[in-house]
Amino acid sequence: MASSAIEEYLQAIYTLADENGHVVSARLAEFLGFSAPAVSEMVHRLERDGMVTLDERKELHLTAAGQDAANSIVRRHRLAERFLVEVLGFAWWKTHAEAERLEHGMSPEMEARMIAVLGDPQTCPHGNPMPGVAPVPTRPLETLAPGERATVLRIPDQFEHEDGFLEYLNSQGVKPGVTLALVERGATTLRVEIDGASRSLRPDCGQKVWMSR
Amino acid sequence: MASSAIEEYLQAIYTLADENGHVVSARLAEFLGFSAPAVSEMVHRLERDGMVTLDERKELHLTAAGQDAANSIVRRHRLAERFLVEVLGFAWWKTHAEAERLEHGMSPEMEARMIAVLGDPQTCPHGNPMPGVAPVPTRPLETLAPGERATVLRIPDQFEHEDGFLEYLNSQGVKPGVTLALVERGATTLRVEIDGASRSLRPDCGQKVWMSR
DNA sequence: GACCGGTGTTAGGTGAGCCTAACTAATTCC
DNA sequence: GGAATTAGTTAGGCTCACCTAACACCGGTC
Repeated sequence: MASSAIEEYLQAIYTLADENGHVVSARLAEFLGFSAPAVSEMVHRLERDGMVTLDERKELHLTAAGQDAANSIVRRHRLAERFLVEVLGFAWWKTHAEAERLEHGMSPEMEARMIAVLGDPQTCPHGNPMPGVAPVPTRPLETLAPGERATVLRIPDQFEHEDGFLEYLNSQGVKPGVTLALVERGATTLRVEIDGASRSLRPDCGQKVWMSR
Repeated sequence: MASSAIEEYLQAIYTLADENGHVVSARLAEFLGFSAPAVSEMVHRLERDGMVTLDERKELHLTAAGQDAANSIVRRHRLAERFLVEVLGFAWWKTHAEAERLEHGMSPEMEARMIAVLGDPQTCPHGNPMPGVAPVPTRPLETLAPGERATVLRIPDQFEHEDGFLEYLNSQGVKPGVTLALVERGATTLRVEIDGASRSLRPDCGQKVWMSR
């Protein structure tokens, strides 16, 4: 039985590895908002418990057991989010914190029953695939050519984590399933057209919103 | 924000007070399975934080704030149980441990949405009323006259807590909503008749299963 | 009046999981 | 090649929530 804290670390390692390739303690500390020594200590506990290994460059790698545990917690998180939206009617951008707390209390039986009730969903409400499911091909919004149209498919977990980011996207009409066109991409501005209306987005959205290709 | 541990204590105080009237630290220690010093320490923390008061006989009483917090956690527990049975299809006797973990992660918004989706349920699947709801009149099974029929209405939370008890009841065909007749009540035996079949129950069921009156 | 069961507290200890301050070690930058 | 940046660790400390052992008290009862 992994503690909530351990599950939180494994989830973070999964998320960072998923989008950045390699994971190092400093990124983990940044992502989780903990001090470097706290993370260092926990990483060594995880290593002692056979969940991760450290290579000569101090990069973290999940062991088979670690990967299983990480898959499990990430799956529970995404199922919980899906459940919150589809069964309880939560707004799509409001589920992260709630799911973050629920996921730790879900037994394997509950997980199995949720999968059945939700019809074996392949992604969370933000488009992130369940562990083991091949992601659909995507590209960052900023790689669209001016005038090109595409559909919002995914906002990676990593950015979901940023306070208020999903709510901001929602306020600008950007959410999974919406089709938009890139109008103009400057250094400080990102203009898109959604449903015939022109919208200005924060420039960081260029990397953080992933589109159909 | 009360910690899980604090919520667990408040829930236990609520449960014991509900069925026994007064609560003293020793009962709490017994119920929770913690040592007396651990409970003593936590009770003083709860007192310091304004959740309980201790009278001259060292009996525990919830303050207004404590009662609110206890009502909240008990309501979340019973809602979670109801949800597990009605939405996810869990067996009625299998929900306690799962709900015990889920309840701590439920926000007020989630609580409100669950109430709406479940149609404002008045009791948990074991017949215990939501906090604030007047309980329907009941009497212990052992108070039935031989030959008298009644319906199983409630198995108090206190006994739900005993490992395997609900599963045992289920295996004997005893569950909320079932109508049975008392056949014979001896010192070591308790015979009932359910659906025309005669069943022998453990004698402690006489106090632990509450019937319609 | 001495004993005894039940109750509560004191004292001291543990592990998990966080912190800051201060250090080392390796890279990168000019 | 020296300085700055980045990464990691050591040392020491904290709170929470548990533990055992030992002691204090209080209400009976013989």
